[in-house]
Amino acid sequence: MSTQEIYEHFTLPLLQWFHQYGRKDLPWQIPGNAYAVWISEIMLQQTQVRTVIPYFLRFMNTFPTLRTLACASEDQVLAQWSGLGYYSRARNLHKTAKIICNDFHDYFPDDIETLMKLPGIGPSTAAAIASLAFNKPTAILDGNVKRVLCRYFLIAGSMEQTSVTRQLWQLAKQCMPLHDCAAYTQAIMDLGATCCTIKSPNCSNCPLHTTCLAYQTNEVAHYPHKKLKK
DNA sequence: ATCCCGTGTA
DNA sequence: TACACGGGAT
Repeated sequence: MSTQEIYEHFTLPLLQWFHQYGRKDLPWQIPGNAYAVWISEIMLQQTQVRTVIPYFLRFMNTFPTLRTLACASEDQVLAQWSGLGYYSRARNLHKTAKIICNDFHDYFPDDIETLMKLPGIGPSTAAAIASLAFNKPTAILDGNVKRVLCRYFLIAGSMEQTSVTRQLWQLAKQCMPLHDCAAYTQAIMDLGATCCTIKSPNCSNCPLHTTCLAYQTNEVAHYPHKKLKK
């Protein structure tokens, strides 16, 4: 499938679906606020949207800016994180806030390479911040995106195979448009979360079902392939 | 490429 | 109690 065809049949309908049905009112969807995007991405690594919302609001109420977070004590940060678990992530959050304040003069880095050098920010979170907060065409590949791409392009093989991961990364990059990057990233995640779900996917309401290879071949339930047992 | 981590669940 | 998950670090 050419890049042009992917745009026409995958990316564009997905964007249109998102503009009509997607969630655009989540508390961290504040245009240009990389700080809010970053905090939410770290929380969302481990916890569902519904649960994250109250923690996020409380956290932002206590630490409304990068600087307030950097100037807080670690105990204050941990207190606001209390209940979420994975406390090393809260410690990394605090370290990174200090680094950005001290070394970057309060300006949140907007390129993947710099973002990935910060504690607690890996390939996934770096790409999410660059696209969601800075509208850059950096593809993400989380669990939801993997499932959508595996089904749409009928990618066989189990998920831990590096060949599969490489294919998926390539497709993820091909699907990313040069405009509306933030909307696109949010759109593909929303589709995976609400439509292209693991159990009982809602194909009849999916904006991509007319060209989805798994749907066309009645194979949706069998994709992505299960991990092979050791 | 491989390992490690904290957490939820079968 | 072992494994799956979803990430990061090296």
